[in-house]
Parts: sequence; structure tokens; C-alpha cells
Amino acid sequence: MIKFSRKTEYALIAIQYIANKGITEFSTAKEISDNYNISYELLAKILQRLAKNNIITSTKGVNGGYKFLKSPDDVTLSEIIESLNESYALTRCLKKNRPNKTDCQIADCCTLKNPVAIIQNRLNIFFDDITIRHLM
Amino acid sequence: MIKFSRKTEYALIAIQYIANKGITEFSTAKEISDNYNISYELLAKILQRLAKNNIITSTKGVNGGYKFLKSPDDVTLSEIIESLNESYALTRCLKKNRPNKTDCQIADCCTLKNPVAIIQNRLNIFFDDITIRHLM
DNA sequence: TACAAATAAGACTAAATTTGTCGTATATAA
DNA sequence: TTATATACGACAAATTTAGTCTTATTTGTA
Repeated sequence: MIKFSRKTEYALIAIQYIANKGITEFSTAKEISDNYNISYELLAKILQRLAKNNIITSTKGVNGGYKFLKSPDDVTLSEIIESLNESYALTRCLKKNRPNKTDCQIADCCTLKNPVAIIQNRLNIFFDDITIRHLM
Repeated sequence: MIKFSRKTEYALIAIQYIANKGITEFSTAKEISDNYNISYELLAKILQRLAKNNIITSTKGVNGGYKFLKSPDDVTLSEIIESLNESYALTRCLKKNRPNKTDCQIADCCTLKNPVAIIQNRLNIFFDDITIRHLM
């Protein structure tokens, strides 16, 4: 199945929310989770990952929260997906960080690998081209 | 996660195999499953689905098997995915055959829906553009 | 006609992944 | 010092995917 995971879905919702607030105001995990009826703990972890990967910045403590630093034009869907430790590799053999030999036994002799790699390249461009601006 | 399921992966392997044999010779499920070390029963079911959806044709009995009728240019990745009853809808709310209200509680007020629908349209074009020819 | 080779189809099980929860730690403004 | 917020990892539940098993049907050939 080709689809966004909940993680990605919630990340996009949150990013849209934060982006729409501009670059001055903070949004908190609680605020967003209440607004969209998303599990607070789950969303919190997602925001933490996004912060860790500099998609958003975080400030701890009272009056803290998350906000953007970068321009919405400068953050791509690729970056968001990858910062959540997710992937948009179409097949196991094309995963960047997991060239796990045991993942696919036929990888060596597989005649599908090359054609799919070409499709994958086109998909990479596809996701690189989509930015947070497209969500606003 | 954005990736092909095993079903899709195996379908593509099989389709490539069958396509490379031309339009006269039959390929059997056993032959392909042996060649690629894929579970015979699983592959058989996948080929049955493809046949049911006229991606390939099937002939029962001794000397039977599967082969192509259509030109490899005329079968798209979209069609293959859909014939397996899989989907490439990015979010639950964008699924063609399942406008299941309970799938997403916030679908009505969701501000992400429209931007994602635009991305989805671009993805549809992406998959419509890829044909079996790209696997050969 | 009997048999072997092949597709057809559905129910069931096992494995893997995803989703969500819980507990604890740390930082900070008031 | 307390309330509010992020940070992080372990665990549990739920869902989905992958694979197996069984039975039926079709068809060429010895």
C-alpha cells in the first residue's frame, strides 16, 4: 500500500497548523492534539522528532512550544518523511539506510531492481518538489 | 510508509517475467515462483487477481498458464495496483472505494484534505504514466 | 477413461508493522 | 516552588500484511 502513515499525517497537520501561525507565535503539542483530536503523547513524540531534525524549533517550559524558523518554501515533504524515520522507498532493496542483505534474498539477481530504481528516482523528485507551502 | 507491498512487488516481478516471454508462450505460477523463490500459493493468488482484472489472460489445464494479450504500453502501474485491490491513496479520506466515515473523524473540518488532494492528483498522473514497458 | 498439470478461490494462521499508552526526566517562566 | 512544557524510551494493543492449507475445476495426454 502506498500511503502516508498516521505519523506522517499527524506531522503534516501539525506543520500546517504551526506554519499558519507565522514565525513568532508558539504552538504547543496539547493545543494541536486538542484541536484535531489526536493522541497527545503520539503527537508530542512526532513534534519532538521534527524538532530534533530541525524542521521546527522547540522551547521548553511555560509559554514554550514549537514554531518555525525556516521559510515554508524551504522544507520539503521528503525531509519531513525522513525526519520521522519513515521512508518512501518503493522496495526493500532501495532503502537508503537499510541495505540489509536478509531483506530480500533475490536482490542480487533481481531483474526488477533497475527499472524500479528509475521509478524511485522520479518519485524522489516528486517528493522533493512538494514543500510546506503546498499545505498552506 | 510509502512502499510497494509484497503483493505488488511479486506482481511486478511476474508481469516482467511474462512480458519478456512475448505474447505467444505461457508462463506458469510454478515456473515463476521457483525462479524467484516466491511462495507458490501467494504468487498463484496474485496471478489469479491479475487475470481476473484482465491484466493477463489465463488458460487452465496441462500446458496452460498465463500470458499477455495487451501491449506492454497499454498496462499502467495504476491498473496493476488497483487490480490487486491495493491502493495508492495517500490518506484514508482520499480512498476511492472506501468513503468510510469512521475512517477519519476529522475529515469534515480537516484543513489538510484539500492540499493533500492536490498532491494525490499529481501522484495519480505519476502512476498512470508508468507502464509495463518501463519494467522491460 | 484415468491421471497429471494447471488455474480458481476462500478460509485460516502467523508474522510484522503500526499505532497508541505510560512513566519518568528535564527545562523554564511566574 | 509549582505549573506548564518538551524529551525520551519501554511497553502494549490493534491492525495489516504475508503466507499456508484445502478443495474445486479445467484440460491435454497416455
